[in-house]
Amino acid sequence: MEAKKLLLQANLKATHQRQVILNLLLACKNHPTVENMYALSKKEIPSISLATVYKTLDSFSQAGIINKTLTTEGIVRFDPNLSSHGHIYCTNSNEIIDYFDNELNELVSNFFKKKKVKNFHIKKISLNIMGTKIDPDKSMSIK
Amino acid sequence: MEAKKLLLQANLKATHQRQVILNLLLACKNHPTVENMYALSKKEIPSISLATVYKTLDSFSQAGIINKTLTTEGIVRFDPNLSSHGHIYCTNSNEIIDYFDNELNELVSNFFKKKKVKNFHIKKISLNIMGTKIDPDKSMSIK
DNA sequence: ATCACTGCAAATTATTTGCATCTCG
DNA sequence: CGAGATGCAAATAATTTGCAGTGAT
Repeated sequence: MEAKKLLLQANLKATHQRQVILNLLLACKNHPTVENMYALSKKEIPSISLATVYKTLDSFSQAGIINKTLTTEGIVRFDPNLSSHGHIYCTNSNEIIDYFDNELNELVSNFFKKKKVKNFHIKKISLNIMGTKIDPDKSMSIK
Repeated sequence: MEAKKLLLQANLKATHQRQVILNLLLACKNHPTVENMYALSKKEIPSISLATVYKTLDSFSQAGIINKTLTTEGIVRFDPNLSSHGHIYCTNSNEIIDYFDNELNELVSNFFKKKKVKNFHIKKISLNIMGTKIDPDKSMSIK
């Protein structure tokens, strides 16, 4: 039970609903919304309430187990991928894919080592690439 | 009347409320919320309705006159600065300042010239730096 | 004159909260 | 056992919509 361990490490009570939600999140390869997670978890726990899903996702992102992101359209989504990465949004289809490139990470973090932001402690840098798909039926991808 | 010209260029009818809102936006050095703009415009047009402000800001961002941004907390804000720039968010105070650096822009755009994103047409790249202020009474700034 | 824009109020949607009950540790 | 989590329903917040009247081109 991977999820249980993660929860305890984060000082969260490992309730059934939390374990189910976390397992679903870890299996997710996309960036689910609250409603997505509600629908998914309802399959396993039909009695789960939407408020619990809200509270749970919130406590997960508080604890740093997942990240909260927002699309340009203002839709709240959750990102189970914690490693430093960017996002590619298609502003037509609202698709999001993760973007990860070591070279870019180096580039940006080196840059900010030189250029200091004054009176500010940087916690996270995120790069968002917005645009549109050329062939709407295929998905976008990184070379 | 700078605003009027901009509106006509964007194929939007130059109504009084739109001109007032756009002028306020152009004078703004920060990233106002809908409510901010409602309060400001109400000073000049006491009868203006909140729905109009919503619709107006929406049509402006549709037309590309301003940009819609979102804080990590999900607050919708508008950014009258259209040139390519990033944002520095303080996750405690919800302050946002623009971040612009030519060197960084070069760095990132060169990077994406090499690394192609397949089946995707990039429209905008935005870099968001999240963190906290060290001295909460002062503002953050870039060296 | 036409068609888009405005303002109002009502509707919708998203999210939060209070509280009684239950569960993990 | 006790702190903290859950589920429900109700509350709040944010945004949108329909529509009649108004105004810009």
